[in-house]
Amino acid sequence: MFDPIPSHVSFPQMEEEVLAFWKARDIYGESLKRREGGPKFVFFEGPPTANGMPHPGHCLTRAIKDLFPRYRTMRGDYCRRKAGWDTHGLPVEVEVCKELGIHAKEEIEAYGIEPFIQKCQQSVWRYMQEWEKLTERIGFWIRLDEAYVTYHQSYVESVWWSLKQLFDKGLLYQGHKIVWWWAQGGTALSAGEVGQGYRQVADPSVYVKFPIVATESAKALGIDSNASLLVWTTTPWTLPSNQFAAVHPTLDYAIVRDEDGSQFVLAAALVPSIHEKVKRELKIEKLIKGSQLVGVRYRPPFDYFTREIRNIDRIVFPGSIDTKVFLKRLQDEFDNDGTCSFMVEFKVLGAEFVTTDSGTGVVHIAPAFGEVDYEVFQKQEERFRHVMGGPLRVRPVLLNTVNPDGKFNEQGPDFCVGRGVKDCDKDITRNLKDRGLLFHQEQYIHEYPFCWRAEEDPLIQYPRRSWFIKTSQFKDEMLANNSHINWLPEHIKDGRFGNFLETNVDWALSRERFWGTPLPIWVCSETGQMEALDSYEQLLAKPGVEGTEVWDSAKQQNPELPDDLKVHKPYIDAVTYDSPFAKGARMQRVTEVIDCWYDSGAMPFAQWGYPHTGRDAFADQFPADFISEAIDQTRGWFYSQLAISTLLFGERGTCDEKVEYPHPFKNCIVLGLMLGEDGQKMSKSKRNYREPNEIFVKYGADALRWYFFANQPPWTSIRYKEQAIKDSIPEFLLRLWNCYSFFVTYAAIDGFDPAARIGGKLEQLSAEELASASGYRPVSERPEIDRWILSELNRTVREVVQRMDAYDNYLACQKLNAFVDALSNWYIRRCRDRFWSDEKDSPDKLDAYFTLYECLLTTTKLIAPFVPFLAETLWRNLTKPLAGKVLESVHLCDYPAGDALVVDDALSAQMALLRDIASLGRAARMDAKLKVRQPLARVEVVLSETTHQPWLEKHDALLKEELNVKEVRYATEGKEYITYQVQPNFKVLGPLVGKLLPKVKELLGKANGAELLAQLKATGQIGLAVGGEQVELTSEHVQVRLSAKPGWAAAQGAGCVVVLNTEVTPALVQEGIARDVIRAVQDRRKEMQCQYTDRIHVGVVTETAELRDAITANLTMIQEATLATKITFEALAGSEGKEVEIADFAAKLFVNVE
RNA sequence: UGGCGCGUAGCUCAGGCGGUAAGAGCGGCGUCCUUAUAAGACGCAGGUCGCGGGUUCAACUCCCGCCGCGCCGACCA
Repeated sequence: MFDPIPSHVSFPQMEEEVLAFWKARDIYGESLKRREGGPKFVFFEGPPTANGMPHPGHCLTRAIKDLFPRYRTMRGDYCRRKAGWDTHGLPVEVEVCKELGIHAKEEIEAYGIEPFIQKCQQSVWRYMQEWEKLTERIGFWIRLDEAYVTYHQSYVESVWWSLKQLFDKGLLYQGHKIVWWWAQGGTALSAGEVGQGYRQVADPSVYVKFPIVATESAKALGIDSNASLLVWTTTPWTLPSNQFAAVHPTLDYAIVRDEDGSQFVLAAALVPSIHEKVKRELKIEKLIKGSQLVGVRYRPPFDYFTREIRNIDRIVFPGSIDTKVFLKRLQDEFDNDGTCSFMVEFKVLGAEFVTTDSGTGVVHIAPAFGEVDYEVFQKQEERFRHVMGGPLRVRPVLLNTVNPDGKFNEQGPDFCVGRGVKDCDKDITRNLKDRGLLFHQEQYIHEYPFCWRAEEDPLIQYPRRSWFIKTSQFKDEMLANNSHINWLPEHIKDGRFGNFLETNVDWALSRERFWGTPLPIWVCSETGQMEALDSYEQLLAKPGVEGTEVWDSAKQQNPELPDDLKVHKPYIDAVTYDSPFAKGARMQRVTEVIDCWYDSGAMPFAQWGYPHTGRDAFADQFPADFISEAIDQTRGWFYSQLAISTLLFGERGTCDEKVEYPHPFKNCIVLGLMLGEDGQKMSKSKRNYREPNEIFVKYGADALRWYFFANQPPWTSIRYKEQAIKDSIPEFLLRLWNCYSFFVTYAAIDGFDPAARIGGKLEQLSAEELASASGYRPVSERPEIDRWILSELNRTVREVVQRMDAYDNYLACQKLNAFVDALSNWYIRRCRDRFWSDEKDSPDKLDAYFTLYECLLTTTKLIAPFVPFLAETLWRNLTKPLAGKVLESVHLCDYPAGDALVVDDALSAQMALLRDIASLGRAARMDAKLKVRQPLARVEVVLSETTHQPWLEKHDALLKEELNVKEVRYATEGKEYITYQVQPNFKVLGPLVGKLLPKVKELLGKANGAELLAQLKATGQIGLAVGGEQVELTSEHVQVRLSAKPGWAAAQGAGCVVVLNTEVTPALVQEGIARDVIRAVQDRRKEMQCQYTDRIHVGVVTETAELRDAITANLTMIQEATLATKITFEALAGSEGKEVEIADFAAKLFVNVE
């Protein structure tokens, strides 16, 4: 038989037992084995970094990542789940630096790269155990023992392979990137670090004249020979590196005359504010569009850079020479090896980013020191490439007067050379003033980033050479690919993610760091020519390989070193080989490692070591059907995967394998951000959240999972509140548990034993299998309430499957919740006496058992993906009598499919109405202050819509019991206590009568509702004269609203009114008292912890004859309800009497167990 | 400063192709019910559906503007 249910259930303890069972029987492995050969469902694990403690946000991702694979597996799919760990990158290095108490790059180099990366490798696994524990404890089934690891050799080589594909196709190239540079520390900082260092400072704000070159076209615009562009900047130190001036093409610009006769060009909208600043008359002479200024040339404020370039005048100011001629002449000038460099001329460009919020509307562009500026420069590069019509043989030189140490170089102004840039601001300003180029100067207060470690060091934007992937060339493919992905929520597709793709720039891949996948590019020491390699083996096979001994000796010294390290810095850097490009030259690896986001984005193939190994696995497991991460991964893993996949496997991809869109994933749930108790970001220092472990110990993983799944759509930001997690226990888990407990308790009492009744072939105790049981009657032959709950069950199955197929766990949970509520609060409550009845094997009782049993079994399967622990516990015990014959775990079962034939929509509607009436009846009683215990003679029910009335009339018994009344009467005419209000059916009538609607409403409201209804009933329509028009309304055009007239104990609902007959006869009063006696005795039984089957003797000692009479009059009823074999009015020996109050009468109650 | 999202009850959040009594859960208060229930039922209080404008017979819902919050970015030339 079933195990008895403990009076108090501890979910955490129960879960531990389930975990032990899963482990002992390898249920996860078994669940996979059962689905081998089934349809594939591919899941990708976005690799977490295990070098920090897991927090509640990780619980959510891990829970949702478990839910859908579990569900699909039960639905019959074969879903491999390979774990993975992200192990490279700055976070790891920073952790190790913290541990070593160092910070700067040189310090790492001083410490030694070799010991440093060894530490990195070890640090990666520091919290591994915590992660694995969490993963297991929350019930996330994933193959941890088969996890891919991004630093493993096979993984690294797979990444190398992909990079080689890109390199060989020219998609991986070297270029410049503007980074936030800590000059004193000689390193770039990450965005996170930069964000920490913002401080408010006062910087100089200078308005500088850029004299315009008097060309013909400038004259044509009305610009004098002594005119200047008026340019604003807050970083005077960047002026020596000025290369362009930018204007907005569609803005109005003014040519103004200053009081001293000089002429300026600035944005028309800013003339007043400049006038305010200088208090001089600026007379607008002409308005032109920004686009007209494009191409105008100017003299830069400093020209020290020109020293390096010969004949600068010809280049800088080529006059009206045709561009092609100009370029030809350039080539003549510089051509030696077929390439040449030259200066891009100082001229005005059009740019959309120019605004008139501040400054002058003419923007100083120093491409070396600003990202936007640099983009302008790159566009110029593109333009020249276009002009030349071939490969880039002529390239603009990037002007940079500053060295990486933050000091001016020889190209800078004399008085600045060798000095820190920020220190020179003042002198530069003075120099401009001396040369008459300063128009105005003031202070500007703004936020500026400083080094978060050396707070006195301002950061500067600085160009560094680095490696890029030409993702921007694949923008359209990426967008097309994206359009096929099913994003949840939908708006991610064209919103955040789509926008991000639209503004795609080339992926800055390389990092001048240590612990990462080494960039697999080797450079010829002689020619600078490069080649990419795709494996260590390929490297070793190169002619004249040297340097492998560095690794060998390290390994010899420390045999513990994982072999995977040999493909890392510094070992890999030591390996060189003969150059195929120049005799006697050597090939040496570039020094950079790559962005760790590339690692994770390569995971769809790299997890298998593809293509060196795992070709079949990759072919089988690509693309993914489902992935999920939080929204912060939009530009992270979501992007890196899509970009890499599109570049490699897309239509224009570098690989032979072409995959149809979308790839690499088809469905993606983007989770919201998890917030702390206070709605703020979770923060360890604020302690505004509970540790996951605490939650597991107190409430269990199921409580947490259900809270995640059932309380909100997963993409909303979730508040991680302890109370809310706790609440999911009574709200769902415990309610279901109580239903289950009820069943088991009574099954034990009645000896309902499925093992004794069911034979034949069994597996998962589906409805079909149950049907073979002795005493099992077809659903159609069972009482209506059984048919109803089974209808609800099968409807729930259908809806849950629909929702889950659409990745909508939230609604699925709501449906499950509603079903369990119906089971608990209506089915079991209404059926209790069927389970109590003495006729053990009566068909009715067996029907009840089989019905409830099926409901519980099916529900258990339905909830299994959501709350796998509770489901397993229920399943194990509900199938215990059949152990060995049925599947030992619910997670091996098929997900219920539901039986459409059992769904009875009409019955559902009818029962809903009945429950509604019962609810209204109770409300009416409340209103009239009549306890439910007090029987009443009659209720009257008036329905506005009578379709279901005949059905309801057949179900009086239910209502009578629920409302404790002797009679239920459905009134057809309720005029005494009801008023009828006829209203337009707005939705129907609106489109028909339009503007007349308010008048129709008014007329109907004024009229006598009952009469209108009578008219409608008699003639089928209501005629109204509205605004001179005759409108005929049929029953479809109106809706009837009922309301109880005052003075009646009544309650009104949507479609009905329930009226109580409040007259209480002496017999009813006596029965009410008797019911109270029962309640008192039952209370006492519970206090005495009687068994449900214990027979008792009862003594009621009271001075009130009324009470005694009531008991005498209802003796049998009391005896039956309380299992009392004897009731007397005397004290009973052997027990203490208890003072009680029964229906306002004092009494002493004695109860003895027989 | 841009993009995206959000703003509905004390709290956490649903809902809506525009239709005229605005929903749930929790919390509070009150009443009732109980031989499954650390439960459950019923009720009460609590809402200018962020603000302003527009479209419409009808707007919480659609459109525009604004304000506030959050996230992701950018920028301070």
